[in-house]
Amino acid sequence: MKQPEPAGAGEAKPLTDKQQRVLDAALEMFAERGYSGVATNEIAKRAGVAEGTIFKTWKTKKDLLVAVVAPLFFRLLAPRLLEEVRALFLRPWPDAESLLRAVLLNRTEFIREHQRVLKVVLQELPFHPEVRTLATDAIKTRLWPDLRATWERLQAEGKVRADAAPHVIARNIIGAFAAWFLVRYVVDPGDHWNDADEHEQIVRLLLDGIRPR
Amino acid sequence: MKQPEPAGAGEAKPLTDKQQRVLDAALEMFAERGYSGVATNEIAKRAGVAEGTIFKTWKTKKDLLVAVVAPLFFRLLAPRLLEEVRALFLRPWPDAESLLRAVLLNRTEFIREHQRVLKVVLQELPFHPEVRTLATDAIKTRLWPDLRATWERLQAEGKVRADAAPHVIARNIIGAFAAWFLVRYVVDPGDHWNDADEHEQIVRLLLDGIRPR
Amino acid sequence: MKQPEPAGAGEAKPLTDKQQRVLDAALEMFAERGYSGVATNEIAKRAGVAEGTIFKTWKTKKDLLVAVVAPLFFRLLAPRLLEEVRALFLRPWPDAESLLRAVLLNRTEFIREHQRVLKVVLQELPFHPEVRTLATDAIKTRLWPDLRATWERLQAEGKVRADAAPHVIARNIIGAFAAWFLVRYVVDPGDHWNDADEHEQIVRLLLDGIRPR
Amino acid sequence: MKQPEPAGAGEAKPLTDKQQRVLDAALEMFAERGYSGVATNEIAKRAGVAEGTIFKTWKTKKDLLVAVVAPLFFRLLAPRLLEEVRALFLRPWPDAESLLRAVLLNRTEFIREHQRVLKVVLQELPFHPEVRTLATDAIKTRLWPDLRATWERLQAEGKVRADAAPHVIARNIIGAFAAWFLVRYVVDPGDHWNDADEHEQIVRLLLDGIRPR
DNA sequence: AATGAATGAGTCTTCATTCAT
DNA sequence: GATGAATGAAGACTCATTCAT
Repeated sequence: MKQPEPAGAGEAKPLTDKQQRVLDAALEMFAERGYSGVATNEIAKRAGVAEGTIFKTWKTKKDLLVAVVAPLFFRLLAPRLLEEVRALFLRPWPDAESLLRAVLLNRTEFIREHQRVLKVVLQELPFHPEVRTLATDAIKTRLWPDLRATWERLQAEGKVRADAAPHVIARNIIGAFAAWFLVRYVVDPGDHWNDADEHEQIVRLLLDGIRPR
Repeated sequence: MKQPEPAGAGEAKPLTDKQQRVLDAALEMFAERGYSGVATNEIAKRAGVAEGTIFKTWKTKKDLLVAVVAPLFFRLLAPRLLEEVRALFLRPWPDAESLLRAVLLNRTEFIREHQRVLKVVLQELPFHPEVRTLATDAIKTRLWPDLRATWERLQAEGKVRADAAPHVIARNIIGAFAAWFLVRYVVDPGDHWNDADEHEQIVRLLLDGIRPR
Repeated sequence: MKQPEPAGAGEAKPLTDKQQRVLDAALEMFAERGYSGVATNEIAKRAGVAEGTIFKTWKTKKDLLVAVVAPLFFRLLAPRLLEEVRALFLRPWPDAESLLRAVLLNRTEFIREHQRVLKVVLQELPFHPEVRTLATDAIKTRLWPDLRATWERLQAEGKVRADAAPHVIARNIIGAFAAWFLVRYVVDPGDHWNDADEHEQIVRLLLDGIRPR
Repeated sequence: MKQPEPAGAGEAKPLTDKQQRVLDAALEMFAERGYSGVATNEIAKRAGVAEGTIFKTWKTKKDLLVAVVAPLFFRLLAPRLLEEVRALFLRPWPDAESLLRAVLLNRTEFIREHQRVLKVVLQELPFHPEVRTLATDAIKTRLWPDLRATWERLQAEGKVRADAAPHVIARNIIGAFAAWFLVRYVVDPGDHWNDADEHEQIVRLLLDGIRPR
């Protein structure tokens, strides 16, 4: 329990106070102005640290980016979190509706917590193979297998229709969720949303489709 | 009908050969490496033009970005295209299914054609107010009103369910489509996809939902 | 009488309308922003001429500067003007006072007329040997001999003190005049000056000194 | 008394060796070729410093110009110097003659010391409001009040004529001095001058005028 | 003669990275 | 470990000059 980041990655030593401040500053600034829009000396200034100090810990600016972004994936893959998600799926939901709603809530919280890292990841994904690798690895080897397994089980139990490929179902759901999050937190992040109502409608539409019954 | 770009914007003069080559080079390179990852002298070299020539036409590099990106929106708003989309919606579809499938096809083509501009727009959106303005203007004042109107008509005709807000329906559909395009053209752009089959499933799920009937 | 600038320099052909407009534009802009603060394309635009046109007449930008500045010296040396000045000096002035006052008036007019060229000359003198040569030549070979001769005559006639070197007398007078012109036309060019009164005082001080009699 | 530059301006830290070398190089080159005739990389090379180093201390090239030029005015206004000048004026001179001669000597030394800065200031004055402000401020708020007061006192004591406005007297004197300095140090800076004799004549002419008594 | 598109060397400035202290 | 002065390569942009039309 001495290490804040329990196992998971090769990151051995806990971060010093200064290092943490650098990461915080970098995250905030990258999120606001993009990786290449921020100069290292600005990060240093905001972190209250000498510019050289940054390069003592991270050899290059890109290393810093990776360090800023990696925790998202470590946390994504952290046993505890995976367990949590798995538990979510494994609970004997009475129907798919409750499940979907629970996942939506769960992700909402996750996104609200990691909003800035997510922004940075999405923005820098196209230009940094290192980041891309982190992301695809995390998705392919950890999330997707679980997701797929869960889905197939639900289909077997007759709780979701069996005449559709899991990847299409997953994609539609993720697409709908993502569209909502994008609108909610990026395009129009005001306070005027009735989140519960939106969730309700999103889930109902996903379940029953847009065709009138 | 003498000018290739029929009215539309205040841009009066047609582009010279060199200007066109600069735009092409810039588009290609911005798409690959991002706006700030490309130096103007590289663009010049790729376009077979002196660096100074670029700045004769566009005062700054950012002006060049806008020039690269703007045609997408001009074309998006070009009367012909708007007409086409409107016609698509206004045709007396027997059901929503055929409509959705037609729109999906139509957008697929649009995306395949403008793949690179779209990539640039999405990538640079967060950092360039000018680009953001272009995009939000195009969407808010042109696309959304039509979309909303169409949708409300469909609801009135009993062709889609009336107990869901148009914006949620639209968002779910767009989300599903976008997720598909992203996977299809960015994440895994191989040739191994059966596009028709994917379309079929996407549309069916949107229409009928994932709950078994 | 066909040539506006009669003899004097190697300049054979009269200027075309466009050439004159270029010279005018260049003079005005050089005076305002300095030689190196003005781009040739700005001169061209102001003159309503294509940039290339300038270089048809003057091989380089510096040639243009010389062309802008040279007329001052041609005019300075133009027989007519020299005659005028010489006449000024040769007239049988009752005393030095009237002479000084006449010269001051005469120079005032000259400066007001050629204000901008003078400004350009003074500003660019230090950096352009060509301009410096023009100036020193004009002064050494034309003005100074006359000035000196006149002065020595005045001394011989007992109209100015003989126990001072002509060059010191000339320098003091020119210094006082120049200081006045500088303040009057550059430092504080307002309309609140009583020119006649200033002239009166300047001349009296030059003549009688600052020591009370 | 630990800092070589005793208070005076907001400039707190003393200059490092490299900064001083940059200032020296810049001063020398600006004086020779003018502000806009010198490239920053040349200054860097001459100072034996990387080009970037310059911009660490001075944000822009113009800032460097101001830094080069400002010390003149700080020194001009430095308490010690002001005191010195004031003392010069306040000493109970037997007559105005001795005073004028002393001032002339004093200024000669000042000019010989600061020759290059003075040149730069005069050359760049017309084009850089920042420099102009420095100069006019220094003159208006510090030098002129003292000068005027002194002069009026001398008039009251009957040591200089009272029937001439102080500003005209001052202007004539300054003009005569300036003309001399210009000829002596700029136009014809040789060693063949008999400075003492020139001073003698300048002062006598100023005092007694050019009219024979 | 006149044009103005095109050039490319040159300019100021930024910034990730290094290293002596 | 930490510092921050120093670096120099690279970047966006300017501008006098040329040349095909």
